Amino acid sequence: MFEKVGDASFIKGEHEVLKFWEQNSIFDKLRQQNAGKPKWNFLDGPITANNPMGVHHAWGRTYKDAYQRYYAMTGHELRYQNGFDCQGLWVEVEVEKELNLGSKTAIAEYGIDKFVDACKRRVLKFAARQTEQSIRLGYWTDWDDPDTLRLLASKIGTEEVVTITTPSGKTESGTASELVARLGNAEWGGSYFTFSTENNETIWAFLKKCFRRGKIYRGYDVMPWSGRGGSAYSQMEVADGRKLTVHKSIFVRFPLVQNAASQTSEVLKTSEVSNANEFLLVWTTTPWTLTSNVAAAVNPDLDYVKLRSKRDGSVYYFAKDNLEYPRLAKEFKEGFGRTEWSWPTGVPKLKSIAQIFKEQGGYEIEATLKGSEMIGWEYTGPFDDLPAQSALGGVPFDPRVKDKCGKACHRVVDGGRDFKGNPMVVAGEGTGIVHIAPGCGDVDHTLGQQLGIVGIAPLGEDGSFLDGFGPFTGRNSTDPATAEFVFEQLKAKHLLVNVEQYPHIYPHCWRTGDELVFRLVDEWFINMDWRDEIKEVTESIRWLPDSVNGKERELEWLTSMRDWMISKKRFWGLALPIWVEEYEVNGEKRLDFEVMGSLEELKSRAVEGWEVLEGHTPHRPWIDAVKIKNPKTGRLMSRIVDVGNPWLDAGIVPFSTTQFNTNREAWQSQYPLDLVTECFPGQFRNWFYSMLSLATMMMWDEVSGTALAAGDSPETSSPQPSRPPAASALPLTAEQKRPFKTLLGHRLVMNEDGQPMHKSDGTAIWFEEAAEQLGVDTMRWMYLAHNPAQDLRFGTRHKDKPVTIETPDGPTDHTAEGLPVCEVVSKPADEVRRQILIPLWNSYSFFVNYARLDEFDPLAPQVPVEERPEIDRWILSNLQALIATSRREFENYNTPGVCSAAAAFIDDLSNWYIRRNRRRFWRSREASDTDKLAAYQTMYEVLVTLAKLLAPCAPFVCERMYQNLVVNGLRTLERNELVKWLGSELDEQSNWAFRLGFKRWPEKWEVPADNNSAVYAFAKNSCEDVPRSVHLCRFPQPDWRNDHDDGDMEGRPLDPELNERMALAQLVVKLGHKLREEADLRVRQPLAELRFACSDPWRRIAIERLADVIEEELNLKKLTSCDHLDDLVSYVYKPNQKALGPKYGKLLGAITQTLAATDPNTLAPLRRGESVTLKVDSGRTGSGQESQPTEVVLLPADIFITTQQAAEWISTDERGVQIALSTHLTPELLQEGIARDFVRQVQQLRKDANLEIQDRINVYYSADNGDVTVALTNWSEYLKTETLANTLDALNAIPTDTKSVTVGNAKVTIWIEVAK
RNA sequence: GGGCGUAUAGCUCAGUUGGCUAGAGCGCAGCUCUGAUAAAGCUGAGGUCCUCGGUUCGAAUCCAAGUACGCCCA
Repeated sequence: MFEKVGDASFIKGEHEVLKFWEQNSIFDKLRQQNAGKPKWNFLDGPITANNPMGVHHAWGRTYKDAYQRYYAMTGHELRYQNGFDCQGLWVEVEVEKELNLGSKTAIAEYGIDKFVDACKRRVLKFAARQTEQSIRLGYWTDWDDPDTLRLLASKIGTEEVVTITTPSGKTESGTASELVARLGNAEWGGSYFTFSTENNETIWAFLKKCFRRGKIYRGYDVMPWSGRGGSAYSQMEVADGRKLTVHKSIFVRFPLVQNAASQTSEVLKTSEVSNANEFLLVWTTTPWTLTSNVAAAVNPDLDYVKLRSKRDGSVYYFAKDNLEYPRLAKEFKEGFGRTEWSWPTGVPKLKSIAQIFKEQGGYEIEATLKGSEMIGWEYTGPFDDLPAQSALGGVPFDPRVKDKCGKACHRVVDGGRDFKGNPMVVAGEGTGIVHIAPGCGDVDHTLGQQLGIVGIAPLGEDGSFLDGFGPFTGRNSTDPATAEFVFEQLKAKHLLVNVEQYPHIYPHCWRTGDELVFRLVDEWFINMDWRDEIKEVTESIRWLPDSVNGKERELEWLTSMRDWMISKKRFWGLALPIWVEEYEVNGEKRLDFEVMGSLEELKSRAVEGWEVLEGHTPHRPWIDAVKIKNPKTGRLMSRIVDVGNPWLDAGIVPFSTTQFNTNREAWQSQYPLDLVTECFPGQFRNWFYSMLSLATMMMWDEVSGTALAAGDSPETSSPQPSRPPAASALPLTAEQKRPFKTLLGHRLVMNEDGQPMHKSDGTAIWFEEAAEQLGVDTMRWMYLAHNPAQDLRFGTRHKDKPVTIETPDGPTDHTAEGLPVCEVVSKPADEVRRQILIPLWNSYSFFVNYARLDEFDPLAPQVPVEERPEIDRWILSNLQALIATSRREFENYNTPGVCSAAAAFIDDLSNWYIRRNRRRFWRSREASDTDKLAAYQTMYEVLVTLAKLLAPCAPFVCERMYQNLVVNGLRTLERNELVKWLGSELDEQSNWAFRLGFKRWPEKWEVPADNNSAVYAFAKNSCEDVPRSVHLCRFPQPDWRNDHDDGDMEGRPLDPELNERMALAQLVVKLGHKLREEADLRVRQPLAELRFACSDPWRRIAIERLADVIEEELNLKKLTSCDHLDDLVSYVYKPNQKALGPKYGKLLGAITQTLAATDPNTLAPLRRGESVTLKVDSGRTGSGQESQPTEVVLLPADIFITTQQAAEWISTDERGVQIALSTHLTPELLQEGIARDFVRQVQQLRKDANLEIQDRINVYYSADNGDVTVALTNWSEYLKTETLANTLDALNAIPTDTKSVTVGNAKVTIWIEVAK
């Protein structure tokens, strides 16, 4: 029998459910149940195991869990693997902080091995933490035991042998390092870790393929560089660290070499030319780069001016449009595009160039010329005295330009165009003459390469000037004092024109916050000239949601991206498997390198150092010891010290986690994966990009027939039989290469105002803060119902309001990291709870609490659906629609569709079905009351089905409903009976059978000698398999009578007509409520009659059939169907444009006018379904003559009829239904209204007294109003029945502490006592 | 500068192939109901559908231009 249902207590309930799942191994049972079924493969994007989860992580994880639960309930075998991202700078940064190491040298001194072990420890620690958080969210996957992870973390770096039990149940021993390197392998189960040897080695295989295709190269490029981090940043990382910064920018002048101008410019030849004192005007925000200036670029098509300063007669050249250009005028007013990027206070508005020269004594424009005329002019650089400017071949030496030096290259050059064809030099900011330092900027570097001029790279690894830069040597490039020093020098040389404060968005190191500089570096790259192959793969993937245009965004990135920099000069990460030897032959530098594709290959090639690596993971520092022999020279090759870009780690997982290297058949059954879902901003150039690239390359030399068959039938997810190699192996199609079939992206979690939440300012909400205050079912629903294409405005963390939360381990006011737990307010969560979860719970509790009283038996024979009342069939029909919608939307990966349909259903259930049927549940028990039984059975089916339908979305509350409705509900024996019969207490298994009322008969039980016992008979007769958890149930199927695979297809099909009829009834009720409102007539006051008219005969009959529903809901004595309401109302006729437009075209305007002017009586036949002919004057024709009136035949369908006025009665209309409500109140009606008021007040008193719903009472009242007394006397029997009163008496002796209440228009004092 | 996207009620957003009086939730105001009580329902106020053209009998919807904002790229 059901247990009584009290308050929802959602959060407490969630903890109970978690315990239930764990104690009963429900997840394991689900996996067993689905083993061998068709596969559905989800691929988890690895979460960085570096910090605890916030609410922003929970969105994606809710998707991941909900879709996996859905596919499990629809009978699929799933991979169930979570992933942790483990390697890379993110972790290093935090470990550096933990260990208080400030720099790369400090780490080297500390010991790379110890440092790497510390990184592993941190990853394991937070993997354990995130695992626990995910479990709290209800995320079901093959989790490692968090305690095992913590044990491994504590033993990392020791030689101690540790024994662990893997998630799959195996017992394994080894050092922590050995075990950790194998985490997540297919035999052990559990989450994958990107630091695993398998993951790293699979990347090696990828890089080997790149190498075989000749795509790996060492390049010199100017990259953003962090001086403190000692590392270059890739294009991807830079975008994450942009900040608004104020730099000192300067206008500086480069003296032109005498006669240079007049030599080339046609314009200047003919004008009065002064050969002295002519300058290029140049502007820069990075003054330190002037030391390394080599050239000055112009746009040949742009107009330039020759300006003479009146102060000293100097002449300046710069772009004409820049003279008056309002520099950063928009930014001054509106900021730089983000709220935190408003114009910095204290920074003055920028001056235009004209203004600068005016302030310096005025100017005049002497001539205008094209940029093309300036190309080739020679100038003198600002720091030509530095030795570096005279170094042949530049700095560092480049043999291709060994005869040139920096200062010999100083010329005006064409800035050229970018890859899209846009000019690199444009008017606007600056001067239209761009200072080019090929060693200090990426554009400069590219241009320098094109022009064949030398480069001067001034900075060392720490961001300071190298030798050869005179007084600059040793100075740090980002130090403001260095800029000041540049200004001093320029001033002394009379080259400084103006210094100003210049705010702009500048890249910063996202970890230290330091400014990045552009530095010439040698890094390793993958040549991405095979981007078209990746694009094809991209095209073959389904990108959701549609509105985000993910495919286009990815393709755009693939078009514009540059070669992929994969190296980083750091410690913790993938050891790039590149071995090199650098040497000189005849003074020429040579670089030989090889890429190892596996550890096995490395071992076979290793000539020394293998013993150092043995027993360790292939990480620094151990792998650095291994040397191989260079076959060309016979000398040793060493590994480059760089570690890999972490996106390689995440990009390889479609292969490394699917046994690509170890078990091709297992891999084939999973590839391509069905779904990937991740928060998308940024991932188009990160994870999505890396997966697409790596998959394309991995599949490059695979062939169909031998390689895979999965792509052959992309629509099915069943395992493919392995096939013999095809006779003719074909190259793979993009569809076969793609790593996954569908990608579902979602946007970001924001605060209440739509602004990002930051850890640093205390606005970021930690997962448990939200979970234990809002409830995770609530959060999950909020995530699942939200449009993934839009940011989710989660709510606000009040950092000044600490709170204490309940956890399974007791109350706490801080997180595991020691941060205070603060109040979290979330409007959308409150809305979900109020609109979805509470109505659902209330519906459930209403049902259970009455079903208990009536001892409703779910196993009682079903009242045939056809025999149930219309309203029962209506809600069941709606349920069918909901089942179909839910399945469709889950399979479209559109949970908002599921949630909105479910929300509408729950609203119908609670605000229509239950409200309309309450009285059926209240009736006293009678065995023959099949109507009541039908109500119970209907609601039981609705609630059980709902629990299953919503189980993927709100797994906790659905489990609680299911446990009570199904598990408890089917239990028909009392526990003590069973204990008596067994003669012992119940063990776990028999306890379960007991809860099922013996629905599952355990084999091991011995049949008692007295097998005639009633208990045994019952158990034997009802041997049926009832799943133990809602999550072990099949997802409901439409039109199936029940949930079992018994082939019973007898349907309960959707009845759209019934749904339409009920919608009409709801419409009439809504209109009736509106009229009552207008006439100020409360619903408790019965009214005599409601009349309605409707020209559509079907709808008229529909309303008639539901008259009882409408009468009861609106408290009416009579509902009358009428042909027309002519004597009560008047009508307005409006054209149906959709019908008339196509028929009459231009005449429509005239018809509308004519219709408005026509006597309504003429149009009356339309209401009877007849047509009417109108003469319509179509106005003037083109020739200006009066046209002949046109005869227009109007059909009823051409016209909308609405009600306008009411006489005596009140009336309204909507969607072609007109109603009129009688407002006339007879004494009888008034009396009944008084009686209903009285009942209501008594019920309130019952509630105030906390009476049980079945308690009987005595009622007393005192009224000095005659009408009330008469009414109560006349209605006394009714009153007693309604309030379960034995007596109803008028008394004058009013007890104290009673209040008088309003009944009708009178004041009455009522009090009650419990009947003896 | 280029590409993509967005612009509808105070706020957050729907609005399907052009067609009825442009909708929902929240908020606000009022009312009702309560034998579901952490309830619930109803009604109301509130809109130049960013602007200006064009196509059409008819445009929030399609086309063009512009404005503003967002994202990406440079």
